[in-house]
Amino acid sequence: MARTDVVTRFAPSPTGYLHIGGARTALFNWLFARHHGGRFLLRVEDTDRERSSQGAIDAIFDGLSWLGLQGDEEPVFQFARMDRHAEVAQMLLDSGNAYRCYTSPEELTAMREAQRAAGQPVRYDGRWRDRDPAEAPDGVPPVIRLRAPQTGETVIADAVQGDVTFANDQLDDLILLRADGTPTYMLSVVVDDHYMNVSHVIRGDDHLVNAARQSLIYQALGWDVPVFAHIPLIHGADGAKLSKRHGALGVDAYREMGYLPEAVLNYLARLGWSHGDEEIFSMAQAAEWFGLDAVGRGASRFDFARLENLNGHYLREADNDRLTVLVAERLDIAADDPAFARILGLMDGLKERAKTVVELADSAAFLTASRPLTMNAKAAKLIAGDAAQVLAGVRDALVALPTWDVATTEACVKGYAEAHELKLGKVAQPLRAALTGSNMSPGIFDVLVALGREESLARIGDCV
RNA sequence: GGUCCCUUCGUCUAACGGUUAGGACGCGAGAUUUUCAUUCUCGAAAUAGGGGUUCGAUUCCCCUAGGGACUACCA
Repeated sequence: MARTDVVTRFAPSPTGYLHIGGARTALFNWLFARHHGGRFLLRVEDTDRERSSQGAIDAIFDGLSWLGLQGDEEPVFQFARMDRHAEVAQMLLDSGNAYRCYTSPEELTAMREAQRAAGQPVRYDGRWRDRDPAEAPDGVPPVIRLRAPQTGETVIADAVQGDVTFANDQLDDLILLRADGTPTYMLSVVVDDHYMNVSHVIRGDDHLVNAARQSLIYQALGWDVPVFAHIPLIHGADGAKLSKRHGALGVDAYREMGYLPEAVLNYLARLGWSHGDEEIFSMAQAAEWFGLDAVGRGASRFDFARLENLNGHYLREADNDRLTVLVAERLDIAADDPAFARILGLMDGLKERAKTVVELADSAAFLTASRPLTMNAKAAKLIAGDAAQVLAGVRDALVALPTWDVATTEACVKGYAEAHELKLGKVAQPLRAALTGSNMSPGIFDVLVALGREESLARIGDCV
């Protein structure tokens, strides 16, 4: 039974934040596991002690949990399994599938330069492959290399890329254990994936060649090779490698820019994968549909316009209480602040007009402003001239209202406009300016109600 | 340089030998409207180029061009 269980994993190295490409890799692994009722595991590849940091680990876990992509088990830390990796290297040594290499880094550099100069492929030449260890120079700690086959070919049956064939003479004897005894990435991934029973390795395209190398290690060990699936990388809007300038930001940056996790998830799922004409769907729905065969093979470009559109959709669908909390955080308003209730009250009208939480907060800011309002240029124009008389008249009509709701204020303002033979816009626009300090806002009667009678009348009064 | 991968509207993609090459974002026009949005309708917009295979190629093969990955005692 254990043989057929689907186990996927996301294995980031904690040398930075969780960038958008990593998030998508995690998502695809998660989706695949969910689709098959399997498990999705997390493994922190922290064997590079120099570059790994706790801050990065925290950032990655934060990003994952914001997206709701938690692992199904406690995360595994690769560094803690070093002994196991070393054991396996010893096994390989014992079985003759690995050997000690005493070439110094300087010699290696010289070798590569010579190869490059001669126009030859650059790779380890196997100089210690068959040499007697008795010839080992004194005081040089050896690395352990895999004795890889030098002829034949290695084919990776990739679930996304199809069969990819590598000639074995293109793959040199990779290092398993460094001179200081620590395992390299190649060794630890294989060992950990094996012991974690990972059935499907879904990762970035940049690992395709590694798959061939790792496959050689599996073979030397006599272990089953997992199914590989190398998904194309995400490029920037200009088609070049994703850089910070165009989207290779941490997922926390997307939260900061006001995107909702469900929008980011939907966007990412649809980038490089599709299910017919489906564009907007939940992750539960995506999990039902997801399959590696529908993952595209070409790199895709990151498109902020599309993300923004999706975000607008999810914003409109989002719960008002939730959005109000998000806006209040950005506006630095406490839950017992009167402005909090105003924002919540106007949220229906507000969220319909925003693409991001940042815009939402901006558009809600007038609800928290203190009088007298500062007008933007267009609003100032709207209340100039004879608009003051109109505002004074509307205020007088409004003051007389027995109740204060959308229906009564609307009837009142429209009645005033008709009585004075004014187009509604002639009344509503100055009113909007007086109330919000802007020429754009949600429906003016909704604004009146959200602000409340007292504040509304006071704001109008400031302009007459 | 070597090895490997990729190539349908501007972008994300559908069409797994036979379609007027479909959808979505964005863009343009219009409708609705108290502003801005939302919503609705309509429109422009693509098979990188060249050879084959085939009755028939977006689809299969080859070449070219362009893009990308890898080429560490990093992961």
